[in-house]
Amino acid sequence: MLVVQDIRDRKDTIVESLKKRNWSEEQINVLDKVVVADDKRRSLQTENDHNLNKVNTASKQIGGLMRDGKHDEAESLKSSIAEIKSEIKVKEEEIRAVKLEIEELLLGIPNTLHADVAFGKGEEDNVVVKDWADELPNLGEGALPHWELADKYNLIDFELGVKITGAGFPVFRGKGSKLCRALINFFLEEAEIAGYEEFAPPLMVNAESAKGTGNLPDKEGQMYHMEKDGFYLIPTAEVPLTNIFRGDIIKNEDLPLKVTGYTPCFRREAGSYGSHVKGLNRVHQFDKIEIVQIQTPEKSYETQMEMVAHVERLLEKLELPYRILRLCGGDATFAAAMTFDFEVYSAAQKRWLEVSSVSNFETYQSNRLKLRYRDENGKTQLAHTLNGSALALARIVASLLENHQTPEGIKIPKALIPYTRFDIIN
RNA sequence: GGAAGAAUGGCAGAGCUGGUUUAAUGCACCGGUCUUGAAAACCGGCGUGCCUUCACGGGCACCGGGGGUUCGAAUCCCUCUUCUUCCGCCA
Repeated sequence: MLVVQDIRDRKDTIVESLKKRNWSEEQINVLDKVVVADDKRRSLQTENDHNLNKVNTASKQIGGLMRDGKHDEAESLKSSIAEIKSEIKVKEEEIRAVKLEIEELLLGIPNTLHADVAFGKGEEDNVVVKDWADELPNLGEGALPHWELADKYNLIDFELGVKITGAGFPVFRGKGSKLCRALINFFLEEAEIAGYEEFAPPLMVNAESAKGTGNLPDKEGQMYHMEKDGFYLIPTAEVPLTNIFRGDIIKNEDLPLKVTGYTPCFRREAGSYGSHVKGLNRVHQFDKIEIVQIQTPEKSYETQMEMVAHVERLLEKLELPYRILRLCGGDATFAAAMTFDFEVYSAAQKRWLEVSSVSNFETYQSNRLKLRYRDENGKTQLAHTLNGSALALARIVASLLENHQTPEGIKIPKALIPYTRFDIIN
């Protein structure tokens, strides 16, 4: 959520950003509406504080008069502030209403994009910041997509998932299941080496947490909701991991905070159908290791590049052909100021699969989370939050199977063998 | 699931028969005096948010969350949440 003061201070920048997100002039007018509503809020606040001060002063006087036994004077003072009291009641209701109005307007405004983010309509305009330097692998005619490989080697049973739960809930078995377990351990240990503290958070969160990271109300339809208890199944570990710090004021010297965690992720994926969701390309439940950092505004972009480098290292160790994109305005996530997407080339499907997304949210999440730090002058400031997948299992499994298939079987990359304790699936 | 008790500023801990408490006191922390330096001692500072002011400053709100009673609530009432203890049930 944007900070109202920012809209006052750097409106031009925000307008520019909204244009990058292809907002119309009319939509951009919401900024003025916010400022108008906030002006109203301020004047109401001033008037109300003034009234409260009168009542407070009178109450103290009444206390004194009562002690002195001057009951008549006390009574007349009481009746003299009755009118102010009812005025306070009205004003407080108005303040409540205008605050709600401001929040609703703000919730509809996406984060302000970093100046380096390009204009663009959609996916096709994303900027490739690092392309795969070598020739893309060509596996020839016999190459199989991962769902056929999964079937051939008895790694994943999609039908069984349908029986137990429904479509989009694959069941891993045998070496398929072991491969998942190995990847989880590999990713967690790599994160630990990179200085992240590991957490095993709850898989359900309350509404307050979902709101903190911006999943509510923006993406309500994407989450599974337990109505009876008011909980949401997490769509990513980002939600519980970032909410660890909700409401905190962190000491400057403790930054950056680096946390990681493995969790299953649950997504309703309402409205996605067709061939591009086949196999593991898009599922309702998948495993993911997330990395999260809390950082100062001065260093957050440096940190984002560090996280990008971490993900790169993982993909290199898994020996997968990848490229890095900087999302353009038209494709950028609502809450992010800048996002890098990682895509792995699937030689069998002959397409790029998104496997990671590393975002800097600047203060967009921390404003809702009330996550602050104390700067070198002792002043509290909103911290910057960042997160990235490192990495998401289902699609990594898909690309591992497809890219490392040979006539003899699927070769396990060297870095992973200590975790799988087998070097080939055949 | 039932019963009782509790929730106060970074921590500990008063206040809880409603009005000089503007939340005492201690510890921690920061600055200063003293000291070659440090410790000790002493002095001062020490929460968050909002409104207002060019500024100095002033005002308002916050004692787990929400609501109520009252001229006035940390203090009384209702409600929710969490914790502790006990009982029941159960991996």
